[in-house]
Amino acid sequence: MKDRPSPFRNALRSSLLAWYDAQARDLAWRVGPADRRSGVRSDPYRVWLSEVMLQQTTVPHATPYFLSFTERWPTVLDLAAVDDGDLMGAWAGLGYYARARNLLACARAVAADHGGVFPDTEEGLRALPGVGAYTAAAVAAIAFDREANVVDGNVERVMARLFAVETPVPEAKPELKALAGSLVTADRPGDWAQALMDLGATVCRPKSPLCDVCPISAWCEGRKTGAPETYPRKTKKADRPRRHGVAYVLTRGNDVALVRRPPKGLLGGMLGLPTSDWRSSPFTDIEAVAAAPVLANWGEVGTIEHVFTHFSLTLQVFRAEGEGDFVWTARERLGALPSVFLKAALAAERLL
DNA sequence: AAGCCGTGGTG
DNA sequence: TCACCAAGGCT
Repeated sequence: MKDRPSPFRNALRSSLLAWYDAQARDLAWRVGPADRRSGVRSDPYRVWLSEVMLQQTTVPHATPYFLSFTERWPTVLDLAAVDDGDLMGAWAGLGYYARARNLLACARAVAADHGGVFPDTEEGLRALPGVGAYTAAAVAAIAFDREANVVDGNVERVMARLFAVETPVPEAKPELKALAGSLVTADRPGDWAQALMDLGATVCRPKSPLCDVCPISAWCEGRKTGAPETYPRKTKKADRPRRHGVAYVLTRGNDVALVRRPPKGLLGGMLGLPTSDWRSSPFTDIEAVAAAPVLANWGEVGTIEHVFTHFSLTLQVFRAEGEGDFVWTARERLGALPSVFLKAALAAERLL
C-alpha cells in the first residue's frame, strides 16, 4: 500500500494535518506547526529528553520534570556531566528508573562517541541506550524530519479503530505498525507523527472517543461498527499478586536513614528506606523487629499501600530513633526518593 | 520472548 | 474500589 498512494490516503492525511495545524496541543517541548513553518527547528536534545520521559508516562506528570531538567541541564553535554546520584534524585517520582540510568548512559555516549551531537538517522538513534524502535522513530521524525513510522500506544489504537482490526493486542502489534506505515509519507513526517498521537490522546481516546469532532471519522471502519471504543481488542491480563513488607524509618534528629539500592531491578540505583524482604504474607511485630537494619526501640506507626506494574505492596511502617551506617538525609530532601518510600516516610511523620 | 519495570489519574 | 492506562525498552 505504501507504494500505491491512494486518494483515500491523501484525503485522510490532509484532513488530519489540517486538524493538527489548528488544534495542536501546546506542549513544553513542542515546536508547533506555525513556528515550524517560519523555520524554527526542534532541538534534538529536547525532543529525545521529552520522548524518554513520556515513555509510559502522562504529559501532566512528565512536564514539570522536563522543565526542571532543561533548566538545570540545557544541553546534552551538561547532562552527560551529571553525577549518577544527582540524576537519579532528579528523576525520583517519575518511575521506571532504568530510563534514568539509560538516559545518562545515552547522554554520555552522545558526548563521547558522537561529539555531543545526536545521530540524525533512525538507525543511529536506535543504537543508543534507552532508545527503542518507538523513540528512534519519534526523534528521527520530529527532530530531523525523517520519514519514520512512529508507533506508540496512541497510534496503535487509532489504527485498530480506523481499520477495525479484530486481532487482539499484543498479537496485532505488527499488523497495526504496518497499517501505520502505509500512511507515512515524506511530507511533514514530524507533524504527521505528532498529529496522530495528539488525535489519539485528545479525540480517539481509550474510553469515550469523540468521533463527532474527529477529522478522519469519515474513513473510520471502527466507527461504522457502532462500537469504536471496543478497539483495539485485547487479551485479558493476569491479575497482580499482593506482597507484604516492612519499611524502617530510622531518624537521628532531623535526618532519616536511607540506603542506596542495587543498580538493577526494582527501583534500581535509587535511594530508599531500609526494608525487609517482600513476601506473600504480613510480618508479625517480632518478625519485623528481627528484620530491622539495626537494634532500636522499633514501633509500628501504620501501613501504606502501593501499586507497582506487576504486584501490589502493603508496607508496614516502623519507626525508631537510632544510629548506624546509612546515607543520612535531611527530611527536606526526601523528594529524591521513589514515591513508595516517600509515601512511607510521610506516613511515619503524620502518624507519630 | 514473555516477564520485568513506577506512578498517578480516571471511570 | 480497582482495573485500566500513558509518547516503551531491556533481557
